[in-house]
Amino acid sequence: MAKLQKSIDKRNALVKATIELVNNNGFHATPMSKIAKMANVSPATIYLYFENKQDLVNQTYIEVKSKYTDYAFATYNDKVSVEIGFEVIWKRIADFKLKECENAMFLAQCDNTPIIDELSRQEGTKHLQPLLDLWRRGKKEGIIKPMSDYILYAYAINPLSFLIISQKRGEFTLDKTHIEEAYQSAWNSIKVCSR
Amino acid sequence: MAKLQKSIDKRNALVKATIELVNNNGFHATPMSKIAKMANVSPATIYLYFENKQDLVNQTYIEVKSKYTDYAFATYNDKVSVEIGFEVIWKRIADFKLKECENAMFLAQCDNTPIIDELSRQEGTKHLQPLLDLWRRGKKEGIIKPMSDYILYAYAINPLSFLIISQKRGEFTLDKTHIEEAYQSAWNSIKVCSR
Amino acid sequence: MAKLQKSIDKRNALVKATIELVNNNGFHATPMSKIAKMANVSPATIYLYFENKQDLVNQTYIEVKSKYTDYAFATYNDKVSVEIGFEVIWKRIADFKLKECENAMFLAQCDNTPIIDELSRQEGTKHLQPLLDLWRRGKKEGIIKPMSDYILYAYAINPLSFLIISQKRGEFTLDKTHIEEAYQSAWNSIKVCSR
Amino acid sequence: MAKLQKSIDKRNALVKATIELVNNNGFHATPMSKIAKMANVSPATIYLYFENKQDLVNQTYIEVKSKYTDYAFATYNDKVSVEIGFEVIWKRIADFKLKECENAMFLAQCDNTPIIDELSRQEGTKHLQPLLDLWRRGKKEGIIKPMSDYILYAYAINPLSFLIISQKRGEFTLDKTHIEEAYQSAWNSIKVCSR
DNA sequence: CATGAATGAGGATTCATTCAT
DNA sequence: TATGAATGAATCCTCATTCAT
Repeated sequence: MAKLQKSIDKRNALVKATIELVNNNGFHATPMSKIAKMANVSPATIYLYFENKQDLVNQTYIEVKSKYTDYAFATYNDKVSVEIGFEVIWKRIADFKLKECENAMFLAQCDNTPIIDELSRQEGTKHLQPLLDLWRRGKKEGIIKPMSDYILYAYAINPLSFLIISQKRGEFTLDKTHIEEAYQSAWNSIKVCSR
Repeated sequence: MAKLQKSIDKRNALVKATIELVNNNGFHATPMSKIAKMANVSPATIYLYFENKQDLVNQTYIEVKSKYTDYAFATYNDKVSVEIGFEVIWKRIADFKLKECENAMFLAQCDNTPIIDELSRQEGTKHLQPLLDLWRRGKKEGIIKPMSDYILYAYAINPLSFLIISQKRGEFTLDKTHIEEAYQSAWNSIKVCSR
Repeated sequence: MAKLQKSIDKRNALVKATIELVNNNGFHATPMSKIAKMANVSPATIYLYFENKQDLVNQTYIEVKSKYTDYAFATYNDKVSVEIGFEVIWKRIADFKLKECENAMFLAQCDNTPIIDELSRQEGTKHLQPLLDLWRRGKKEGIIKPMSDYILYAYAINPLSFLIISQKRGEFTLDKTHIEEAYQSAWNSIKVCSR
Repeated sequence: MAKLQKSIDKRNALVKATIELVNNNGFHATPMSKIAKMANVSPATIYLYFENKQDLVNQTYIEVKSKYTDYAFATYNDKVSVEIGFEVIWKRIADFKLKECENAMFLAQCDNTPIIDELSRQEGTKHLQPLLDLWRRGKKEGIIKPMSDYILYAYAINPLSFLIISQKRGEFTLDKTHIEEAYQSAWNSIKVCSR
């Protein structure tokens, strides 16, 4: 309760402010001073928690990516069938992107932009392993097309980012039905077409 | 043949420099002075062709988007069947993204980022109409799933952006086989599953 | 006359302001903004002429050191006897330090402080060669004590810096008589004592 | 034996750290935080021992200057002849500058720079009295030239600072022989030339 | 007495933009 | 038209100093 340590609350507030401001204004147009103001700290305080602006964004990215993968796999266990497993993970991811819209937007922006250090990006990608394992199993069992993981991700997972961004822009609203449609599209794009 | 007062070459050089620099460094980290240097003009000269930095990026976006849609529909005619029509357009888009990698990357970055004015974004989207028309027809004919155009785009077209970016990062290389696989995934994700 | 080039006047004003402010306030306590103000330019303008603060000080040092050595050797020719040669040079140096008091002070501060890059310091020292040559001749002829040039400089030349600083502090005033006394001390400290 | 409330050890550590850091990096480039770190205390602790940064440097200066003069006159008694007296003091000073190189460097930097308050500088100079007294006696006896004490100091004592700095820079190494040569130069520069 | 956290004020530097030529 | 020089307004970041514990 006492304030003897660097407060994790302040760190969290900074990360949150970074996400919100970068989402709304872009990395350019997000000065440290604004981040500080939104987090209710002095600009100088940021540097107690982060080395510099780059570090702040890198760490924010890693943290959000980690939250994302944690959420994605929280209810998954690898004993279930490939199809069920995929559906479980996919729906969790969709859920995350809907409920944690700000986080999802932030990841989308970072992943399509050279604002994150190569190293941090790799760090963020590590935790996707369970999905890749599932796909490996699916390929072996002849259920999932024997394609590169990049193509699988591009079609099965990434489209959600596009939809989230479109929704944030107000062009479109994602509802339950859309999610179900999207899931079918995702699954159809990667499953082996039975004959 | 007559020499225009403002040299189109200089304008083009500026647009090209903008694309290259924004691709490699991000919008932040792309100062006007660097753009000028890369285009071999004085910083002041930029302002003869563009109102300000925002205008430069907006116009660059519109121009590239226009080049993209022109290329996409160049060989398409709406008399062909929906499936053929989709394949023609899809393959042209894939072709563009592969051959005009820099342009494609630039669009991907702009589309996932708040660096383009809302107005310019809409302007850029207009020319996608033939594809939307094709999808309308496809839905009417029961060939394409009756889903929002946003979902169709998310699954049929957008995944290519992810793949191009991954390729640019050197994580992955797109070859002919991948393109064919991707096409199948795209089509499977939007076509009505016959039984 | 036209203002097409980077104006040498502005550069000179910046160098002059740097000298004056560093003399009066020290390198710490001399912000770029003050230098700019004193030179009647915008802070940003400094960076058209110098890479950064360090470069500004380095170049200022080299320039002043160069003025110093140029002045020192302007009336010297190496055909005269060692004693006469030394007197000519010494008196010119004394003259410089008296007349160009600000410059002399600046050198003294730089030479006793780690504010100048090693490289620039070496660059500044190069032009002292004629004096070192004279001493070499003097040693060969048995007129000057066979000591390290550092010791010779410490006793023959460097004391003037101390006197200039004391004068600037108002503790002491250097007049013609003092200069003559100082010269005698300088010469006595390095000449071979006849018996 | 009684434990003082404020630990003299901490104070000493702070003074020592100040000297070392100012010597190596200059007064600019010596933040309080670095001083604290090198002294193994918290930045806040500095303010228990010193009013502010200026006070820390002032006190450090006075302390070092005092150590210097104490050492200089420790073996001197004013009953000996002027020449012997001078030699005794000079050699002690040389000894100090060689053995307490860091301290000597610090003084040199302070004495050529506006980083010390006028008042503290005067305070530091006070204790030089025995040397000035010796010189007064020497002048009266016709052994030392009837020159200003500033000139005497400039030629007899100050050159050692130049040599120490040169040595610290690695340009030159002071050994026993050099010291003896320097002493002769010092003495020759201030003694009345007998004929 | 001692401290780690916190900060306001300020410093170096950059940059979009303008101006004189 | 074209430009190099110039700049005010930010921006990132540092630092001497204070405060709550």
